Amino acid sequence: MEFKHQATVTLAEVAEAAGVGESTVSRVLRNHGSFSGKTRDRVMAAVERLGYVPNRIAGTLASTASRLVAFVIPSLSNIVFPDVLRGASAVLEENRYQAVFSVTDYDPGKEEALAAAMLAWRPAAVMLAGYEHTEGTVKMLRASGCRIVELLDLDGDALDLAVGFSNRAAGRESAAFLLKRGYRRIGYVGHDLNRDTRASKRFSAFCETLGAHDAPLADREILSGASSVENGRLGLERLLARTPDLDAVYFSNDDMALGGYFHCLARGIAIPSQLAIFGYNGLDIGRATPQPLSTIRTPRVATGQVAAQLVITNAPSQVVDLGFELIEGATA
Amino acid sequence: MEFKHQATVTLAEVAEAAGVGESTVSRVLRNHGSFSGKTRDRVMAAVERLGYVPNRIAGTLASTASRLVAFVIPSLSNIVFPDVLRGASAVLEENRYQAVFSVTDYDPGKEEALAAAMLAWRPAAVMLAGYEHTEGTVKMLRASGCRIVELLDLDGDALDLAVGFSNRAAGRESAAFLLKRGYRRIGYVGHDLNRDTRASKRFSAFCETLGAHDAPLADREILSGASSVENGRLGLERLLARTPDLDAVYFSNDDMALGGYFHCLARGIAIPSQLAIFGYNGLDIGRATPQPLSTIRTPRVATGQVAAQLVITNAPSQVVDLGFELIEGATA
DNA sequence: AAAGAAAATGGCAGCGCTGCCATTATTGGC
DNA sequence: GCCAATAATGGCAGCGCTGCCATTTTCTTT
Repeated sequence: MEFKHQATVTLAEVAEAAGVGESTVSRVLRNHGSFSGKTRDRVMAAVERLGYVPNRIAGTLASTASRLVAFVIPSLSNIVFPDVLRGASAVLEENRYQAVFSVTDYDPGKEEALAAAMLAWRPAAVMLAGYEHTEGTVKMLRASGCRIVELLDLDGDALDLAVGFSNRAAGRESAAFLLKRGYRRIGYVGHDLNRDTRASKRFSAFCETLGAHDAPLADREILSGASSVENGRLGLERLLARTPDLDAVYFSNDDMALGGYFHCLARGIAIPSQLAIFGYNGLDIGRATPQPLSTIRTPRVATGQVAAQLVITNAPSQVVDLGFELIEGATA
Repeated sequence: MEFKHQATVTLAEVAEAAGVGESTVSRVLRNHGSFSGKTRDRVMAAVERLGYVPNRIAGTLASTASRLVAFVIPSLSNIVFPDVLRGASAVLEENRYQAVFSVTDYDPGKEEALAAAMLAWRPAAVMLAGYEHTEGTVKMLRASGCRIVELLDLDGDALDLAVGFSNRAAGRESAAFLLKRGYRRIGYVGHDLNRDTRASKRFSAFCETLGAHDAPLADREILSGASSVENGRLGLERLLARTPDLDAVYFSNDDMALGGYFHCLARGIAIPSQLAIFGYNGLDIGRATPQPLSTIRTPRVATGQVAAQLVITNAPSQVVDLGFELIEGATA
C-alpha cells in the first residue's frame, strides 16, 4: 500500500461535494454570516463524509487574525509555570485559542531568541514571566503589535498587560509575619537569584523589612542551582553549621522550605520552637506535611486564567493584582 | 500617537530594500540553496534595518512542511507531563520546531476534540499519552498522515511511534520487590483509575504478581479525585482504619506515597518496620525526605527527548522502551 | 579565448483559506 | 401581485511565503 503523507481534503473539495460555493462552506464552518439550514446540513454532511479538517494555517494567513497565544516561560520544573499554563490553557481551549510555548531556562538571551521565534507565528499575544527582559526583546515585542502579557510580577513597569502580584509585598509580609511571631535571628536559604529575579525581589524586600525593625538578616545561604527540595535541605544544613543560633529561616520557595523541613525532621530539630520555617508559593504538599508549612500562597492558576481572559477579550492595557495569601501553617 | 496593530514587514519589502529578488531573501534566511556572501550581507542588513520577522504561518502554508509538534496531554498537575514537555521542548527548540499543547483532563472525549483542533494546525506530529484513545481519535489521526507518538506506555499496540516503558512491568517489579522483602499483608492506595489507565495497568499487574505468590492484595482504598499528597494521606488513613494489620502499602504515585509517609510521621507509625511504603515515579522530593522513598523512577524527561528526536529525524514506526529503575529507598 | 559547468539569482504560480463585493433567491408590506 | 428589503450565495483576489524553472553571471578547463 502506498504511503500518503497528507490526505489533504480542502475546503474547495467540500464545496464541490456539497454543491455550494467555497465561501458558503467557510461561513457554515465558522458559523459566521448567513446561510440556510438546508445548506448547513448539506455542508456538514460533506465535511463528515470527506473527513475534512480545516487548515488553520491557511485560515490564519488569510484572515491575519491569529488565535495563537505564545508562552515564553523560564522553566517547566518550577511548578509555578505549569500551573500558569494550566489556568491559561483551560480558558484558551474554551475559546478555540491555541497555546504554544517555549522554555528559556531563565536565560534572558534565550528569551530573546525564543520570543523572536514565537513572533514568527504571529500570535495574538505573547506571555512572559516578569518584567526583566533584554532591550532587544522589548523592542521586538513592541514592534510586533501583538499583545504582551507579563506574568507573576508587578514590581516594575508593564509593557502592556500584567497579571500577578507584588513579589516585594510577599517578601515584606513574610518578614512582618516572622517578626510579629517574635523571631529575631532570621536567616535565608535561596536558590540562584541572578536568574530568578522574582525571588530576588522577595528577598530584598524581606531584608529591608527586617532591617527596618532592627532585626537584620542574620545569615544567608544561596545555592547555585535551581530551586529544589534537595538544595533546600543542603542549604539549611550549611546555614546552621555556620550560624547555629538562628530562630527562623525564610526560604526562596516551598520546595526549598520542604527540604529544610525534612532536614529538621531528620536531625530532630523541633519546629517551630527550635527553628521556624517559612516558605513561598503555597504548594499543596505543604498542607499535607505533619505540620502544615507556613508560607505564602500565590494565585498561579488564576494568573493564567486572567491573563488568557484579558487577551481573548482584547482588554485595554492594564495591571491586574491578584494578591496572595499568607498561610500561617505550623512551622513558624 | 496612532496604534498600529501589525507593523508587518514582508519578505517582499526586504527584497526591495536589499535590491534582490524575493527568492534570494528566502534562500539567505533559510540558509538553503546558493547565494554569494555579498548578497547575504546586503539581505541581512535590510532585515536588520527593517526589523523583519519572517512569517512562519505563510512559510508553513507555502511549503506544506510543518515544524509544529502538538502535545495532547491529560494534565499539567501531574508532574509527569511537564517533565515530558520539558524533555521534548529542549530538543524541539534546538531544531527550530515549535511545541503546541492542550490538556484533556483525562477525558477521552476531550482528547478527541482537542486532537481534531490540533490537526487543524497541520503539525508534523501529535504526541499523546498512552494507548487508550477513542475510535474517532484513532481514525482522525490515521487519516491526517502526520506522525503519531504515544508516550509513557508500552502495554498495547502502537499506532506509529511509541516511547516509554511498561507500566505492567513496573507494577510487577514493585510487587516482586515487596514480596522479596518479606511483606505479605499488602494494601493499595490509589487515585481514580478509570481515568488514568496507566496507573490501572500498574495496579492490575501488581495484584496479579501478589496473587501468583500467594499473597493476594489485602485491601485497597481508591480515591475519586486526582493523585495528590492529601489524597494519599487520606487514603492511607482510611485503609488502616479498615485493615490495621497491613505490613506494606503500594501507592499509585509518589505524591500519594508522600501523603502516606506524612500520615505515618504524624501518627508515629514506624517506617518501614511497622508499615512499608512504596511509590511510583521517582520524584526528586522522595529522595530528600528523612527516609528516601522506595519507588520506581520513570524516564519522564528522556521520554520527551526521545520522542522529539524520533519525530525530527522522521524515524520509521517503532516502539522505544526506555525502561525504569527501582529505587530501594528506606521506606520498604 | 571559447565552451561548458557551476553558481547566483529572479519570476511567478500556487499553498488553502477569508473578506469583500456582486449577484440571486426570499420575504414582507400595502 | 409589485417592489423594496433582507437573506443566501458565489466568485475571486489576496494573505506572505516557498518551490520550481528559467535566466544570468562567474568560474574552469582546454
